[in-house]
Amino acid sequence: LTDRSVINLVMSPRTVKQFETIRESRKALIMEKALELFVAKGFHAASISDIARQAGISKGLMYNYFKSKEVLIKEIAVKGMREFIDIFDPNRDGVLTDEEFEYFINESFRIVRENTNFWKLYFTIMLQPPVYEMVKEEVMGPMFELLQILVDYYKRKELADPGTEAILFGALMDGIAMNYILDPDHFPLEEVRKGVLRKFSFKDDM
Amino acid sequence: LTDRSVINLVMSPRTVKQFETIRESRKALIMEKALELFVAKGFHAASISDIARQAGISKGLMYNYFKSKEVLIKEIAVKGMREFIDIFDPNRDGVLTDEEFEYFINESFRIVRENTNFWKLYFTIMLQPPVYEMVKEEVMGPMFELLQILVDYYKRKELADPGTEAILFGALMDGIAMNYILDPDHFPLEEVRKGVLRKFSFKDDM
Amino acid sequence: LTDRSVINLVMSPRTVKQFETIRESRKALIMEKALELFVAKGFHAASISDIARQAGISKGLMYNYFKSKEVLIKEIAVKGMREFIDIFDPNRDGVLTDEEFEYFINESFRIVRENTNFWKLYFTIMLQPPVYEMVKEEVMGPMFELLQILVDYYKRKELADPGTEAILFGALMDGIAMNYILDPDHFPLEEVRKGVLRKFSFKDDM
Amino acid sequence: LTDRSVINLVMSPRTVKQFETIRESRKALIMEKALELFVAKGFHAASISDIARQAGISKGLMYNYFKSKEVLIKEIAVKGMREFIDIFDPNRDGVLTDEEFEYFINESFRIVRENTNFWKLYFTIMLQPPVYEMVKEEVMGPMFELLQILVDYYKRKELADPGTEAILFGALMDGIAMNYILDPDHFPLEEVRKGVLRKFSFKDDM
DNA sequence: CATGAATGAGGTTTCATTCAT
DNA sequence: AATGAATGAAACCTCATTCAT
Repeated sequence: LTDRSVINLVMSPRTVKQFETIRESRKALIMEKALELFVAKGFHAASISDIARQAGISKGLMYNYFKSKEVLIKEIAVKGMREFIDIFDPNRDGVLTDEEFEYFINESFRIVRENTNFWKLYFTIMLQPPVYEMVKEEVMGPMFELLQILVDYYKRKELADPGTEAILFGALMDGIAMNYILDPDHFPLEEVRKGVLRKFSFKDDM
Repeated sequence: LTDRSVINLVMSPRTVKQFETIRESRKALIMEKALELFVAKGFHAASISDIARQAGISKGLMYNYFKSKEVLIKEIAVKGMREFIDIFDPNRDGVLTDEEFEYFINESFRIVRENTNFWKLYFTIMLQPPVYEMVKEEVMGPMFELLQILVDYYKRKELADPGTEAILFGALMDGIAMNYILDPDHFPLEEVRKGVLRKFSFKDDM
Repeated sequence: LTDRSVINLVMSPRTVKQFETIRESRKALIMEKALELFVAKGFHAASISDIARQAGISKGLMYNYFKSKEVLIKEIAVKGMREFIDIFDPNRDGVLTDEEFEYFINESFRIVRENTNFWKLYFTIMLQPPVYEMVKEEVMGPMFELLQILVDYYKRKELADPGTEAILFGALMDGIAMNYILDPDHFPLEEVRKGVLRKFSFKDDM
Repeated sequence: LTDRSVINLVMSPRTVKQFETIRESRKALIMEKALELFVAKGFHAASISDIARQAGISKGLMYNYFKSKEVLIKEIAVKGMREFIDIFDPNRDGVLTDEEFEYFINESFRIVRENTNFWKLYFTIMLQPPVYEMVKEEVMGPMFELLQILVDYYKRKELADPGTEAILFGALMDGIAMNYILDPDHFPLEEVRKGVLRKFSFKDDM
């Protein structure tokens, strides 16, 4: 007699809400374990069996939560991007102040450090055309918006070529993230963060 | 006059040289097609059958030339890295002048533009731990050397933190390469090259 | 009353026990068919496809039960040896009486007659070094023990050279088994059994 | 310029006989190497490539000497059996004297010791029905003759059941050979030979 | 006679997905 | 909701044999 069966027998039946909570938390668990395995072994090499085992459920049940492997990676990608977007430009007014720009830099470093796995997946996805196709729309829209905000920022700074400037900055951040992700234990993330602020932030103090 | 040519008056077997020629050209063809497919579909998703079909040969023959898929990608990686290393720092003295640094920047842009596929594979490999493991030694040695040369360069410039400076520059170049590779048709490579020279080259004129 | 049976009123999933039953019977079936094919065609020539076809299942399912062909033959070998060991020397005191010796001879003949296939596999395995290596430990330990018991028996009989005597007897039994196995329909097993008792048993009557 | 080409140029052309000699010795070499590999890896696992490499010739040339792998093993088996038959009962009168019987025993031990590989192959072949079928006629005829001669011998000795007696003796010799072959380094062949003479020879002295 | 490139069938194995219970 | 048995397509790889030279 398991915990749950005791509950079933002696308590009132679970409400729809309770079931949904269980469902959501299990879904999150699956996505978490899937992410780990995707980055550790690659999308193809990480099997549904692996993921199910890591999540402590049966293969069959997996398909109750994600109707295919493709849907699974898609949802992971979307979730990760949404979290990233939410953090950036929190007031959503589309205008970047110097403080917000510095905040953005610092937050980006924090996010990369704290979600290494997701960002590793992100780059992997970007580089695999068929996987990229699955996820394209969900991921690229927000990224373009972000770039646009940056361009506006540089425009207000009256830089000669704000478009190129924004691309350069974006590429730099991508490159840093990628290098950190490849070898988190040896990459001097904190030093690099300071270096970026020194060279790219417009705030006086630091 | 070989033994064989004396004995076989009617129909000479292929000479060793002929065999070598066949092998070399077949090998090059396979590697070329394999590279295309690896970047188009990813290492796992590109099957030996695919590659064989693209190269116009039978599956079995693939294994006459590369005894496993792993060996195949390894050889492709080594070849690409070798070409890259050969181009960079041609006089090989390990010391970078301002002119050489600018030359390096320009060459890097050229190489990325002309070997898009290889560099796409390069990033893909980096991000797939099991594939990375296959290729690690062949690829990382040269890269580390390069970084060291850069650090020495910045040291001579008496920058405050030459190590971080070198990493930042490397990350920027990686990021640019990656962004270009993801969408070569829309990325303004030439503008970006000029931007990099403007911000990072120490040569006076430009 | 399990958790599951409460929750699922309409269609219960299989119980653990049901799954186990399925697994056991399938496994036994596969092993039986595999044994037949291994002896009929040899280990290498008997393909997984063959075995699956004979067992009436898909190739893929084979690997749900035995994770490789090697594991399959190993399990068959262990099972066969265990049955043989269990039958021999039932009281397990390691000391052979004259009656037990005669019993051993008779049982050996019976076992060979009734498990022709297994013993054919046994000899086949012994003679294929790579296959033998797979199975070595599981099979040789018990066999050596048996020989030792025989040596002790001959020692107590005060024979001049009990070691050689035991080897001779063992070789004879092996030779008989092999000859019977090669052509069960024509080999006069019963006559030979009597001949062995006549020449090798120490019991007075027969 | 190889040895052979020198010969070709300066000496008179090889006679048909010389060519045949070369052919024969090469054939023998192939058979020898093939035998080694068949016993080391089994018939299926030993590839034509392996054998060709060991014999120092090309795969293609192999087929000039043996038109298939099947023919190759057949010829090896036939050759080995012929050598065995030639040694036994040299005067071929079909009647065994006591001296000849003892000679036969001793020779059998010698042959097994000196042609371990062939006898290993012999047993392997016997136990693999499809391979056995290839070789059946060539091998079984002589063996049956031999058994007949032994039966006659035991008849003249006026034993109760000469047929069974002959089978027992044959099985013993087979069993000894098999046990020796399985572990030549540890099997006490010489002791066993003496034991066999002691128990089975009718010659007085020894 | 001699080579090794080339083929194609078939081998073992993996895995996303479906399905009966 | 939950299980794992079951499938089938497709993956990597091997190898006897053929063939052009």
